[in-house]
Amino acid sequence: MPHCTTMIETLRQRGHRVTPQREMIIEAIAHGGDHVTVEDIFATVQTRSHAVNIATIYRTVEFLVKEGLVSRNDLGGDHIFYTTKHHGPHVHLVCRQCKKSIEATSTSLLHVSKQLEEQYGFHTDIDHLSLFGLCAECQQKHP
Amino acid sequence: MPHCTTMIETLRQRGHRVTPQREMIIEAIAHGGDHVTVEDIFATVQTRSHAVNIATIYRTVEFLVKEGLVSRNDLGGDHIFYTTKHHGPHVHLVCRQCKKSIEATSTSLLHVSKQLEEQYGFHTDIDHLSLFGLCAECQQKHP
DNA sequence: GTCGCATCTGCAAATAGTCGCAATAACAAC
DNA sequence: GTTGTTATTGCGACTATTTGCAGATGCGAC
Repeated sequence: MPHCTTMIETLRQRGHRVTPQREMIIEAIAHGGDHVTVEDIFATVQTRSHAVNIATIYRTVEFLVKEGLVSRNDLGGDHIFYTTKHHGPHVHLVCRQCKKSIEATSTSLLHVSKQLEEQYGFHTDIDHLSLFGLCAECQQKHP
Repeated sequence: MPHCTTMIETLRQRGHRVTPQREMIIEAIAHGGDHVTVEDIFATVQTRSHAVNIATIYRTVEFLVKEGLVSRNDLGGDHIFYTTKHHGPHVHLVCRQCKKSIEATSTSLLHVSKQLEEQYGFHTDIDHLSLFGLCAECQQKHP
């Protein structure tokens, strides 16, 4: 996992400890594709060791988000999904009715990002963000 | 509450039932300002009736979000906030490190919204959305 | 007004997520 | 390799949220 190695190296450089738990969790997220839940991560880690506590998963995931290595995606409520940031910038369009989500790209987002940076000094993580609304299908059903 | 009345009327028009619970919950959200949690709503409703169950609050809030009358804002995890949609379009810039959030406006967002509408037929709720990233302060601390 | 019925609510049990604290172990210094 | 320090983890208790189901009630039709 060259990608995992990078993340682990980043942690070490920032003075954080690299534990087997963290390694396994990072690999689980990196492998898990685009929509990994805490439950998924737990299941994956369990195949390697049963000695990892679920609380550790929650804490580590939260920690990785804070470090900016993993992005957290609330797609409406049922579950929260996590991904590493190596898929290129894209948007999740989440329908608030049917809860389905479409992956989209938008060049305009770069403008928004730039504008917010200039105006507020806020650096937006645009790799992976969610916008809520109504999908085409649900608009037709309930106009 | 003219605003509450509108929301209630909307529900009725759509064929949903208007119960005292729903009225009280809608008013609690409308009154509660910009950052109302389920707990807040529960507390407010309790001042009027102790006979309302917490499960009903959760279910009703979820229902109102689905109907598009209330927006749901996950500002990073600790709590989820709810608001009615009468504050005009604005953005929450949520720092993934310190979890503080800044309210911002961005004219570019209208472009994004329009672009997504044309390209995907997706109608974005831009009244109240959250973007994650790093605030100016945290960028300086950990460069 | 009252009837019928699908929706909505309350209750209680189940599940998911969080937190405090003591024990463990990563890593730097030697 | 050993030691010391302190971040990290596991555990168990706790709180928050969800769910199934039976009973209640809003609202349209009469």
